[in-house]
Amino acid sequence: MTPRTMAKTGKTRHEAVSLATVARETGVSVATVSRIVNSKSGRASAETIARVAEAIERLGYRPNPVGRALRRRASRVVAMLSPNLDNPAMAAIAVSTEAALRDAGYVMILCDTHDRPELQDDYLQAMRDQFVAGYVMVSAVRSKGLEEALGRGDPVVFVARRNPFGGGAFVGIDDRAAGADAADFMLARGIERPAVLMAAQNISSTAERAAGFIERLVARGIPDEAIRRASAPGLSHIEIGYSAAGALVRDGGWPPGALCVSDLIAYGAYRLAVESGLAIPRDCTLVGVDGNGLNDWIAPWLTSIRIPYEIFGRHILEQLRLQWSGAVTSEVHVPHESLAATPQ
Amino acid sequence: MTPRTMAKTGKTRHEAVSLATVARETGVSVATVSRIVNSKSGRASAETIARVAEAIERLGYRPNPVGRALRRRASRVVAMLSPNLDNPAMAAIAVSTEAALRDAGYVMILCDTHDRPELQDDYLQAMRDQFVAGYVMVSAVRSKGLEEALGRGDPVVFVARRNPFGGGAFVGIDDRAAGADAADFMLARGIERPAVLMAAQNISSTAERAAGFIERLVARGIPDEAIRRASAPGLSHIEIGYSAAGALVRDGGWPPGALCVSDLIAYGAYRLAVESGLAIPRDCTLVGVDGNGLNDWIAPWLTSIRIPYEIFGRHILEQLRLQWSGAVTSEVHVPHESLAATPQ
DNA sequence: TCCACTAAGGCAAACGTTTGCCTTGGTTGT
DNA sequence: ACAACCAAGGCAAACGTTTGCCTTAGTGGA
Repeated sequence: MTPRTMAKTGKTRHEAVSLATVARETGVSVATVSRIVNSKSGRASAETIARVAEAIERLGYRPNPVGRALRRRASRVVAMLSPNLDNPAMAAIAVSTEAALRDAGYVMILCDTHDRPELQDDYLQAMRDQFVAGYVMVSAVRSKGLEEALGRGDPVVFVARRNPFGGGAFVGIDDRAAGADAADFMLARGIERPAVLMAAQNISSTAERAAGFIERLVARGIPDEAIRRASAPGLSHIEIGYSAAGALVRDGGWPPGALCVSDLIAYGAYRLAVESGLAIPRDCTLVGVDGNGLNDWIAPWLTSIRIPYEIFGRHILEQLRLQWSGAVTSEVHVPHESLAATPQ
Repeated sequence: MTPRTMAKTGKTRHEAVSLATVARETGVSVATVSRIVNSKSGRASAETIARVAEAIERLGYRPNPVGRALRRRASRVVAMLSPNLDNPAMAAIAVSTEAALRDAGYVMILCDTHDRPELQDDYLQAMRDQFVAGYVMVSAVRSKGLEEALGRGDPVVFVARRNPFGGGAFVGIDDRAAGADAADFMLARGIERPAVLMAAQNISSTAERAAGFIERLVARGIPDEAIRRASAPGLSHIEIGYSAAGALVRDGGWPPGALCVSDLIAYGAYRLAVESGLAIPRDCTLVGVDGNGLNDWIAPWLTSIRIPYEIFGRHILEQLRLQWSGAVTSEVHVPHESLAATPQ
């Protein structure tokens, strides 16, 4: 019982309605149906178009994305490569991107690279084989495959962390400015000797936050050597926060305030503070960056610079569209939320 | 410059090496190369196999998944449909599943259904058109498209919430037993009149936790009418927790302890407690379910029954494999972690 | 000698689209 | 009357695989 033999057996069968089915049903060629489906101008009479449209509706025809991808060498699938989705910030980006892509008729493949270059390359390779329409690289790392993709001119949008090879489309906040805002906030609170807690890897957007923070403090008269820095290597950000805070404290006690370059780092620092019997924010003002949605509920002690991840998706989609249409890409700096109006 | 004309122009070109390229290079037919790639037994001489293998290696040939999917009507893509990835528990499931699938050579498409049946159906439809190998339905809702997919016998694994149409493969904890454990924990602490906070929608796995909780309390001599319940509709779990706790308190003050059927609900309740000047757990013992990784860091006041989401992926993959091989599916009850050894 | 069988591998159709080129009428312009 | 042109649509190749069936040659047995 091939699809052919069962083609006319009733309107309830749901198997494989293709261009050929519609063509047979309406007595035109598949080419014509295809052109109508893709609304190529002036190739068919109004009468034919109506007949075909009716059949499409009646049969429930939908273009097959696989056949289409094979022929066009391009699909409606977009790949997102992200390190650890465990990080709520990454999850927020994924959510927002997924929604924006869906509204535009795309679907998203999600790849977790664990920040490992080989895995990133494996995925880039696999996604290319799938003829994906573009790549959304969240906090991408430097890798050979990425370099090749860029060399080929594949559509790539970098998110949160800039293109390690320079240039290209970017969506993220102005990290330096966010750091500066945190500095202003500290000073407004009368905290003149704040510290900064960060990760040890310096090729990160969080490093720019720290830099912007220090820069602004210095510009406002704090001596550079008075600004204590602590960092910790590898691991997850939350553990980085814990051990960086530990290093800081061993090396001079608790500061009156500290910029934590991400909320997770602030959480780590908080745990140490609690273990040490400190009260946050009474004894030490912690400022984080991200604005994790849970903060209001279970971390009210944290002042966080909120990044509006929920609108990242829109901008990412737009940057992809620009590249699809051959336009020039740009860096989008989504405005982060100001700390000025923060209560207490 | 077609691929044909550039076929021999050097070994550094990276364009489109297909079966045809390898066949041309080795002087055999594409059919033979295909059979070698798929290691069909006894169709080629050892010498030919070696020559083809060498060419595959040298040219860097990789089977194109799109061509393959079209012909086989099956791809190496698995669709995960999940409501709100904002929920850390869902994100944890996604992470673990993605990793397991990748190790098995699959890629995961992630679809956020927002718990809306139409969106779930849209995605089921779209994924079917992509010839996905299977569906991982996290907390699926009842929908027409789901019913059809099940009717067709498509491979489906339900996660966290059972198949709304009954039967099928399931991966999750024994929610009823988890609720019972929470009850035992409360009684062990001397809390004989605990309450329970839950969502209003009853078609959920969290409802079973509540049921198991109450069941066990009753079995151990607590009168049913002494167990206070509060629920709230819609929204996110965290807001449900806040308003359910509010309803509970208005209706008889704070209980000595409460089971929150998810960690997020506990977070919501916590906020209300803090706003009311209560100390948790001193004034009220909250027991959650999930074991969110952040708890140890910023919510040490919460006792949570940990669900080992990190191993869900393995079980999900196994259930998919069973269905691919035509075997019978089963319900996998991953053991949740016991509260017995919980300190303090 | 002839038949049966096997190993090795090629041919071509099929999966569902898209698109360059062709054909067939009909209309317009000169 | 004839060229030029246009509208409408069909043909067939191509994208990259997979696979049923065929061919060819060699081998063993009766």
